[in-house]
Amino acid sequence: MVRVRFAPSPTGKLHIGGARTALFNWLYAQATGGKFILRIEDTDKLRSRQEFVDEILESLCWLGFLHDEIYYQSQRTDIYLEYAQRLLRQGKAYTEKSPAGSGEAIIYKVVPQKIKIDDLIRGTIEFDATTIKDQVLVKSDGTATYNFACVVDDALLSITHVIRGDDHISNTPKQVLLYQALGFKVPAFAHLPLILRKEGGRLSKRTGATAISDYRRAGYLASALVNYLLLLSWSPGADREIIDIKEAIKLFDIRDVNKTAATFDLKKLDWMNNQYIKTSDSHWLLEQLIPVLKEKGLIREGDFDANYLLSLVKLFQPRLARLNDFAEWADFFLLPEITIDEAAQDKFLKNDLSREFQLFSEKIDGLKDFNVESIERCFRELIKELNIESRVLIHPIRVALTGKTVGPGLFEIIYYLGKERTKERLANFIRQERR
RNA sequence: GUCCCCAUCGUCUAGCCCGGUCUAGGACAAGAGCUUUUCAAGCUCUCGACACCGGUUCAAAUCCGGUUGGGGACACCA
Repeated sequence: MVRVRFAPSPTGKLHIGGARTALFNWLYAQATGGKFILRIEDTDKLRSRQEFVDEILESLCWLGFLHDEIYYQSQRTDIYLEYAQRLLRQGKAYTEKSPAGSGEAIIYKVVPQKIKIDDLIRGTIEFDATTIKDQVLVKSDGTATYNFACVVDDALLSITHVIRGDDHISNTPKQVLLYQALGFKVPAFAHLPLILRKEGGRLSKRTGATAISDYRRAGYLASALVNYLLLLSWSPGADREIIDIKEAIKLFDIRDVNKTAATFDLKKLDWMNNQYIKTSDSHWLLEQLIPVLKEKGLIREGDFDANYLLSLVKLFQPRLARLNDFAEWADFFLLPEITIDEAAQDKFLKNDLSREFQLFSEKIDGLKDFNVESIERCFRELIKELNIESRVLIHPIRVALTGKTVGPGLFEIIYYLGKERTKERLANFIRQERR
């Protein structure tokens, strides 16, 4: 039975790199019918915080990586101590007074030897133990170090495959030494390539808005983010990019993971997210959006037309890179007063179009069947009568109605805006004295 | 400094393991055009890579060695 683990330290939010590690562990467990274990590495009392534990748990849940078991290292201190004592008794470790003199650390004595690691992704990696310093197992404050707690836990929790970032490669020989000293079976290792920033260098907690919760808040869908992350070092082949997680589980093999570090490309994520938004159920998208719209003051609790909103979501769905952009792009449908983009006004409303707007307004008003087709028909009639090109009028009307130069088709905009609001907004640009 | 990892279009990748089917395929981005209803939507097209040097071989993106470049690790952090 395969048992893998994701072991984050709650010293920060779950970020892109961590999410990717969690993804491959979870995916491998699903693909092999194994267990996905979560271990909170909170041995650093100073930097570990409960709010980060909550945040990590919430993000993992949102991404869909549900764990089968969970452990907290802070609750397992006695276990680590017991094993450290054993190594001490066997003469494999020694104690040393801390520089501050406050306590005694337990240190493992490295025995010179060659260490071989068979990495599932990279093949054999060899190390010479003479380049490794003696390893602190228990700090003078009585808490276990990362490498020691990690080995004891992985062994005791029967972890069969340690799948983690590349940055842990140099920890691996140290850990193998400890497995051997403790008489534990050495698990299989798979070191994932790192995710790099566009500017070069690794993507980490310190390098910007990489927290999963930030992506969620910006309107990225979990499915799209997972799909994108998956593609960062694995490929389903056959030129496929959009892949359902269920299908990925069927095709996934840890051995097929790439060795090369990948650069995180937000533009491609945006494209991917749009692919998912396009094909998502509109009702579901609206459900996600309602809290956002409330927060932005675009709708009020218990005072909105869900069917109307649903139509708007459908209207914008094909062109949203981030779901939450809807709030900004569709605001003119929901606000009583619109803000006209200054550049748009200069470009399309600097000429006086009172007569044209007035005529169009009247035609709209006279429409018996008010629908997208009839609106277009009456617009086409008007430009024919005025003997002008449609673009001469179409862009100014869009700006007058929406305040923006881009958006869905004008006739759909008018239809969903309704007769009254269309007339009202056009009237704002009709100079009375000219009539 | 020491140790380790990596190397295909700007980016993500397919191909590499099992050399010939690769004048290297796809996607994102970019550029051009179409859509005369905009683009942040859609469609079409274009640009664009086997890091370098040797070796093995009839034949190398694919195998081997080196160079260069990039990355990571060297804590009583995790």
